[in-house]
Order: sequence, then structure tokens, then C-alpha cells
Amino acid sequence: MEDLDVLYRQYQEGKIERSSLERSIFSLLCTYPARFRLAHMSQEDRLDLVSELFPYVRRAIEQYKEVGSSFSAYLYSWIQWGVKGYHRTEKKGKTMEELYWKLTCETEPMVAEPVALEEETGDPPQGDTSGTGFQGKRLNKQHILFLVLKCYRYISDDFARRIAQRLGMKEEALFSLIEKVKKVRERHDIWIDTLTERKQRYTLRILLLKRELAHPDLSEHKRKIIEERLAKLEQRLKAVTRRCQSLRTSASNNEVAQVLGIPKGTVDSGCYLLKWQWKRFHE
DNA sequence: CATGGAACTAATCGCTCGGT
DNA sequence: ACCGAGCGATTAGTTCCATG
Repeated sequence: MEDLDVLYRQYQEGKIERSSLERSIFSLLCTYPARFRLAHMSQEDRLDLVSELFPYVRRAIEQYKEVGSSFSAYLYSWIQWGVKGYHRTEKKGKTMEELYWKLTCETEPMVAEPVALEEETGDPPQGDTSGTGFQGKRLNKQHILFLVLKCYRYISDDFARRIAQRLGMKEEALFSLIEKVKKVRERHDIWIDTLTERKQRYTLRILLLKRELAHPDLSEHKRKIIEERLAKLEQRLKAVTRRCQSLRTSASNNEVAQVLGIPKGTVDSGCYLLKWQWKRFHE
């Protein structure tokens, strides 16, 4: 296991990427299963398990603080946690594929809805030329840029290229601005991802408990315990869903202003004007 | 021991309008 | 067109506590 500590040090010193460290860990898991008490499992089950351990490995890497135990010892306990969870679900004869399939079929889509503003960047009227917009009226290119930066999460590279062309900007300049917004919004985005992941986890656990409840040989005592857990989880899912819905997935006017180095008021009124034009266009 | 919820407060948000 | 300020609404951050 000492080679793991060497790898972790290299990662800390910036010599290797996190993805590379993760790959090495998975490679170790597959090559030396006995080290992680996985030797008794079939190759197929082990592969199943290894793919499920991903979040545990990632979190172990993120959360490890060098206070006492070595990284390898820390990772080992995280992985044992994952193994424990896997055995619980595996006993019930489910594969992750089956669960995820069910999950995607039975639950609401988990991707965040695009913000309302994003629609405004959508298909402009036919025959529109660069710089003109609703009903052929000239649109302020800078205002469009505000909107694009606000909706940075939903702008693909290809879309950004086309926007840059329309706005008469250099592609690199627009990409650089979008990157800046992403940097400013980094913490928010991590939080959004965390909540989304949490939501998925709860949904999965609820599904497992419901299956367990459906089992015919369930004792009354056990049923009660499961029902209690289920109620709690459902409440949590509700709460986290509510939080996800209220999260701001677009950059704020202030953040856009910060990136462009202009006053917030300019962004405020620019966006306001665009919305007003959009409303007028639909009347 | 880390995680996550509840409740609270402080900070920030977008909308709007008037002055330049 | 740009900019700033006022305002009510909304969100982020903090703390404490329960849970697994």
C-alpha cells in the first residue's frame, strides 16, 4: 500500500493529475484485490463493485487531511465502507445497471432546468443579421454578451463560436470571458453538483428501500424500521429537490460586471432592456 | 467522525426609475 | 446608452444538533 502514499504525495505536489491518481487506485483495486479484501469475489462482481466505489475514492482524495493515518490507510477505510454498502445491495440481487435504468425511467429528469433568460438567446428570427434581433430591431451587442455570460452553463463551445461570430468578437476573447465567469462561479457550481449528486443518492436509496419493503418474508419489526427510514429519506429528498430548484444556475449581474470590469448597473439595465424587448416582441 | 438538516441572520439579488 | 440608488425578495452563510 505504500506506493499509494507515494502516488498521493505526487498528486499533492502537483506532479500528477487527480484523474491519474484515481486511475492508479482503480488499477490497484483490480490488480491486487486481496489488499482490499475483495479476493473472494468473482471478476465480474469485482468490476461491478469497483465502478460503484468511484464516489468513495473521489471523496477520500478530497477529504484526506494529513493528521495521523497515512493516505493508504484512510483510503482503505473509505473503500471498506463502499464494500459494505455494495454487499448490502448485492445480496438483494440487484445490479447497478438495473437500478440506474429504473431510476432514469421512474424519476423526474435530474438535470437543472435552463434559466428563463437562456431562452432569449434561442433561435432568432429567420433572416436575422448580425446585431439585429427581435422584429429586426438592433440589439446592443454588449447586452447580448451580458446574457451569454449569465448563461455560461448552457453555452456549448460550438454555440459560443457562433455567438462570437454574430457579435463580431474573436472566439478566443469570448471563450476567455466564459472561462473567467466559470472561475468566479466555481464554488457555486461545485455546490450545485453536490446537491444534484445528493438528490440522485437519495432517490437511489429510496428505490432500494421500496424494493426491500416489497419482499414477502419481511418481519413486522423490520418493515417498521424500513418505513421509518423511507419517510425520513423522502423528506430529505423533498428538501434537497426544493433547494436544487431555488439554486441560481446563472451568473449574477454583479458577477458578469466583475468579469467585464464594468459597473453592475450597466449589466442590470442591459439585461432589463433585453427582457423588455423580448416581451415586446411577444406581444 | 463526517454528514446533513433546521433555523436564523446577513448579504446579495434583480427590478425599476431618474439623472447625466 | 450608461450608471447608480432604493427597495423588497431571495439566497448564502453560520451555528447547532441529530444521525449513521
